[in-house]
Amino acid sequence: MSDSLVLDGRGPLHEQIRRAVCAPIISGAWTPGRRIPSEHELMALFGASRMTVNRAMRTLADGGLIVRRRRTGSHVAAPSGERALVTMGDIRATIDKRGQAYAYECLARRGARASDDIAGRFEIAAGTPLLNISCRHLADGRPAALEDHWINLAALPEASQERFDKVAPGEWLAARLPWAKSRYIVSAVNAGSAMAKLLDLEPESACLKIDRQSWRNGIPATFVTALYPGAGHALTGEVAPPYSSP
Amino acid sequence: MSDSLVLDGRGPLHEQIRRAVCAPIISGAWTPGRRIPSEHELMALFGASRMTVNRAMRTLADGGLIVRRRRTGSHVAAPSGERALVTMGDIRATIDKRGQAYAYECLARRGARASDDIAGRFEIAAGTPLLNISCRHLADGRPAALEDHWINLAALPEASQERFDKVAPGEWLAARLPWAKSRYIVSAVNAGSAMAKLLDLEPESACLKIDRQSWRNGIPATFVTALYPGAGHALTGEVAPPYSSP
DNA sequence: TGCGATTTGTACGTATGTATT
DNA sequence: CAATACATACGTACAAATCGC
Repeated sequence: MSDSLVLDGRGPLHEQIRRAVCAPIISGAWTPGRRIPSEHELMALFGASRMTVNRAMRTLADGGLIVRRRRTGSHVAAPSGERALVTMGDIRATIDKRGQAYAYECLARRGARASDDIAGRFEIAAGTPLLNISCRHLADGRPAALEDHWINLAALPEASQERFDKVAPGEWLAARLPWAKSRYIVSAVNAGSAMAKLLDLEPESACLKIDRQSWRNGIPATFVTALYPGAGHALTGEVAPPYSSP
Repeated sequence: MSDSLVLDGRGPLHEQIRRAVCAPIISGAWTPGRRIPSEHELMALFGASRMTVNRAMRTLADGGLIVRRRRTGSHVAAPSGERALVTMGDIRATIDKRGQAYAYECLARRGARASDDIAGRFEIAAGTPLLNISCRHLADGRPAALEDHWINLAALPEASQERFDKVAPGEWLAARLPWAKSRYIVSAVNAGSAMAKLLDLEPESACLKIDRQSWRNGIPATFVTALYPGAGHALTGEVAPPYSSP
C-alpha cells in the first residue's frame, strides 16, 4: 500500500500526477518527513516526461505541501503554524451580499501633521502632512462599521484633492492601488461610550477591531482602524491543503 | 513609459521576467484590465524562450495577479475582494514565543451522542458518537484561552483511546491530520460570567472567538470553539501581491 | 456558417548547472 | 571527488479556445 499512486485520467497529466501524490499526504497516509519518489521514479511510474513530473512536484512545493532539496529529494512538509486564507471582503460588498441597503457617511475630514505618536506607529517622519478621515458605514440605516483613516499625503498627494464625502477612503484607495501591500491586526475590544454611541450599541459591547496599514512603493500610505459590532460582523477563512483532490 | 520592462539580472531568468511584469502592476502603473504583452512579444523583448516566459506568466496567473485567456491574451486582474493570508499560529507557539510558561489543563471530558442541534451545525447524523472536551491554556499560570472541542468518533475513532489530560486536543489532532481542511469564523463576543470566571476577566470583557470545523477525508471530524481574552490575543495577517519585487 | 489567425495550454526531448551527501 | 536529484533553460510540436472575417 506504500506505492499505490494512480492517475485518475481526468484533466491534464501534470494535474493528475499532482493529485496522485497529493492524496496520501492529505489523507495522512504519508506523514511529514516521508520521502516522495524522485522525479525519475515518478517518470517511470507514470510514463511521463521529467518536465511534466517536475511541474507537478514544483506546484506542490509552491503550495507548501512538500519540501524539495537537491540530492536528498522531496519530502512531505510539516505544516508551518497555520496559514489561513481569510476573505476580508470589503464592508460594502458584505452589506450588499446580505441584501441590505448600503450607505456611507463622512463624519470628519481634516489635515494634520504627524505627531510623534502617529509618526512612531506609522514609521514616517514626524511632521509629515497627513489627512485624517473619520467615517461610518451603514446597513439599512443602521451603523455597521466605524473607520478612522490616516492618509500619508507624501505617498498619496492625490488624496488632498478628494473630499471623501461621497466615496469611502477604502474604495478610493482600492481603485488607485489595487494591489497594495497591507498588514493588519485583528482583535476584540469593548466599545467605549463614544464608539458605542456612533455604532448604536450598548456601552462595553464587544467589537471586532481591525488595524490595517498599507504601503505604496514601500512607503507607508494609509493607516486605518476599523470597528465592527461583534454581533454583526465576522471574518471567515479556510485552511486547506493547496491543490487537494477534487 | 508604457513598455519600460527591464530585467534586473538577479536570479533565474523566469523570476526576472516575473518581477519585470509584476512591477508596473503593483505600482499601479498598469491598472486592472490592461493588456500584457503576449508571450511572443515578451520572448522578443527579453530574448527568452517561450517556455521560460510561459512559466513566469503562469506563476503570475497562479498568484491571481493576471488573468490569461487564449486568443485574448493576458490582462492585469482586478483583486477579488481581499484575500489575506493570516497566520493562526497555535496557542502554545504563541505563548512560547512571548517567553511565557505554557500549561494545559483539561476541565472536562465526556462522551456524548450528537443532539439535533449539534448534528445540524456539524453536518452529521443525529446520534453520532462524539467526544466533548473542555480545556484551558495558561500563560505563566494565567488563563490565555478556553476551548470547547467536539470530536466526531466516527471520523476519528482513535480519539476514544486518548484521555486528553496531558495533550491538548488541538495538538493531538495536528499530529494526526497535519493537512486537514478546516474552516473558521472569527468574531467578537462579550464574555458571559462563567467564561469570564474561567478566563479570569471582568464580566462582559470583549473576547475574540474563533469557531473552527475540520474534516477528515470529507467527513466532519472536529468542531471547536475557542475564546481568547481580547486584550491578550490578536490575529495578524498580510495582504500582499504574490511575487512582488524584492 | 465556416475558416484562418492569434494566443495560451500541455507535453515531450534535451542539455547543462548547482547544491548536497 | 563522484553520484544524486533538483533547477533552469532552450527548442519543438500539437491542442484548444476564441476572435474576426
